[in-house]
Amino acid sequence: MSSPQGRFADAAALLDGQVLTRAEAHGKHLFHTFGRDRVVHVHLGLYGTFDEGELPAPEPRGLLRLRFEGETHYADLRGPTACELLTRAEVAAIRDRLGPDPLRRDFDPDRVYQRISRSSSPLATLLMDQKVISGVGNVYRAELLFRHHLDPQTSGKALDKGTWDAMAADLVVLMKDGVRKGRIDTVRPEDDPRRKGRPARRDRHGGEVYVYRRAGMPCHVCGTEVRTATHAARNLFWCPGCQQG
DNA sequence: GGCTTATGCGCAG
DNA sequence: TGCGCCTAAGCCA
Repeated sequence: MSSPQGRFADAAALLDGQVLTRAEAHGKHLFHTFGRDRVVHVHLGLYGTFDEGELPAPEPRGLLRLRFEGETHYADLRGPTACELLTRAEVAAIRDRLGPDPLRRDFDPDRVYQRISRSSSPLATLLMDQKVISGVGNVYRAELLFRHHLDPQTSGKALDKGTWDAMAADLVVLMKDGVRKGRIDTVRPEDDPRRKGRPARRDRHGGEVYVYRRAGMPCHVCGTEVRTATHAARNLFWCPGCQQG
């Protein structure tokens, strides 16, 4: 580990040359343990990225916040919202306020359902609330609601347990697939537009999706124009034809 | 080169 | 509810 700069420089002297002993993710929060118990908390936010490559690593250029070096490869962190050295108590405080994470072995869909079913907030809000469930972002929110035919404005209270169980299982599969492939694909093979002679949509989010960022384009399933609206300061996308549940 | 946009989220008011 | 953080890519001129 080397090279924190700017407002992330505080931890540099304590960490430079230390060995990474553990790396863990809870939702969108990353925890890197160095040595016995020095934990660096990283949150990528909107812009953060890790750029990986084979050694030798290039000379640090621009605002490089953190560099990991292994035997053969390096990873450079740029643009994170958070990159800070935390105490155990601070790490615990962050994790205590995070809901279950579908990518973790301890994922507990029933705990998520308890919160959803008590709330009159729309599902679009609840799925983005990291206290309710962690790790689901704007893409998975839009795509999950589509795949389960749910109007994003549906109240949490109106969601039945059976539907949630199917959604939770679906999330686990979709998110694990996303980790494996490094991109988000949510379109079932039978709905794939390439099979129907329409051009596939692929952008730097990588994958094939039903509604995310497809406003004004025809739904892959019913042809209705995909709609968009600003919901709690984030872009929400849905198909009014397919999502009436 | 400038402008717009974006997978998130904490904070002020 | 709106702003600020902070970076890269895509688009336009």
